[in-house]
Amino acid sequence: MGLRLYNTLNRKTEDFVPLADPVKIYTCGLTVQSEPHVGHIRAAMIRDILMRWLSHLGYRVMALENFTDVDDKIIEKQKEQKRDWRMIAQDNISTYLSACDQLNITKATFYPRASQHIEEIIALIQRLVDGGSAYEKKGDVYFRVRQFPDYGKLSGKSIDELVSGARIAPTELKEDPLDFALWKAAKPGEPYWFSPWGKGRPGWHIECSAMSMQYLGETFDIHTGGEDLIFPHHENEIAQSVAATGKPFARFWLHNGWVTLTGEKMSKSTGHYSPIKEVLRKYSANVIRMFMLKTHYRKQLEYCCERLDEARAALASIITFLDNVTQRHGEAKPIPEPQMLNEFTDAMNDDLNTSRALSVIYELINRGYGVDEVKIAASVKYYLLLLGFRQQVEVVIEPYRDVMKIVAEVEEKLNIANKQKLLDSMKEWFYHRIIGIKHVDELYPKTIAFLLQMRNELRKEKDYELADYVRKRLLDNNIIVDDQGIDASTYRLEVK
RNA sequence: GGCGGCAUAGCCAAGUAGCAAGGCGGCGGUCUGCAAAACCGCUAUUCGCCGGUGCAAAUCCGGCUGCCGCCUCCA
Repeated sequence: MGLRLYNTLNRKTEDFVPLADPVKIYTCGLTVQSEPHVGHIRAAMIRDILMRWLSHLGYRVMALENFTDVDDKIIEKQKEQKRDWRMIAQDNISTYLSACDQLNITKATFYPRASQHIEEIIALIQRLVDGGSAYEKKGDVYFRVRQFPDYGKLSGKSIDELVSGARIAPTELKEDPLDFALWKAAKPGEPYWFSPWGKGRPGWHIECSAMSMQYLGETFDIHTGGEDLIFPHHENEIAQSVAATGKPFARFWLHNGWVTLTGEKMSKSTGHYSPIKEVLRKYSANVIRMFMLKTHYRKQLEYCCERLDEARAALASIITFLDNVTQRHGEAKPIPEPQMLNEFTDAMNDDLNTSRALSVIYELINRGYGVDEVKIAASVKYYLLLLGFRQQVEVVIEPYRDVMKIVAEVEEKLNIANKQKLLDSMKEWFYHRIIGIKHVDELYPKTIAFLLQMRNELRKEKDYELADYVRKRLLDNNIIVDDQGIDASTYRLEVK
């Protein structure tokens, strides 16, 4: 069984078969009027998982993620902050891209910006005007919603319901209150571009149609984004695209559930959100990834420290297993073990069920200790990489200085205590072992291993005070010591 | 008001008809100088409530309750 994806278009899980090679994906990215938060990252994470899994299945992937960098809100910000809208946009885009980078989120093939595609946008609007789907009024251009028969299909709304909702801002310029703006005439002081309808700027929605058509063609495979975009944004995208081309637009619509904070949806307009920048200060990329993948992407996800701490604990048990196996048998290459590969694959093929996929990893570990642990570690590593976790190799050089300091401290204490034999072995280690080290990366684990060996000598001599001191000092540097008997102590890095 | 989603153990979370995955936490044990890790065992006779269909329901149908959201800018 191949990949199946839940398609919002008909509320069913369907077999995914791409139109052609490569698979073409469009993700609705940010409107960049304010800083990116955890909710935005979740949407990016879904694109990442989708891209990784498609690649794993052997597809080539072309993915676009847009930035809507000119709209009403950002113009408001410009007025408020007295800063050029382009600067505001660039700041938020930089923050977002650097967070994605830290989080090991696969880069989209291209990140098009609305403001850099005005020509294409104008051409598309012109096409709609020429075809009778849109009309100009005093420099604005509106889309005729009632002329599009399938309007509401994606969001499950009927035009009549929308009218009775009556929350739509009435504008005397619109022929019908349901019509939406494709182009907005510029007011004094606002950014503008020249168009057949005068000075103005694009409305929200049209940029996504124009840019996706430009790079992916008039029909493409998958469109992703947050659930909150279904209406009106994605509904409008479909209407204006299909009205212009007469062809189907995106074939699959994937929508992720939102991230909540104290039970309520994160939203930048209400200020009820956690900026990703802050979250990254407290938790590592792998922990944040674990937090997100533990829940299926279509479900609501509550953001709070307890959830993040739990994700950290869940991740730590996997990492500890891998560390233990590595220290017993050496570094294992990530190779899938056929036994559980089917289960993992089934889970991922079932609408990217990462929660189930993770449980496969735990089941492997549970059966892994003792028997076949090398094979199982190799397999676990393989799955972690598929899910986008970073290898633990990202050990920083920074703690290494302190490790050397600890060696010096121990030396001094041994000196005071008159432990000549241990001092000698210490010196020997330095003069002989250390010279054999070819790379600084080796120095770090080898020095720790030496400290553990030294500590075990102390334990044999029942000098628990100094032995505990070594353990304590290593812990200060996030290195946890596990005694597996008097001669076999291992260490692991505390998961942050 | 209209439309939609969700409700599974202390917490998180899979499961959409055939004996209720997994994680976190907790408890007991083995190991141990201590600690930790690891291992073993236990931790939902029941899936928000009430009815219905079926040999069989967490899963399908109807009703109710609660929470969240969309209908206005939103990932």
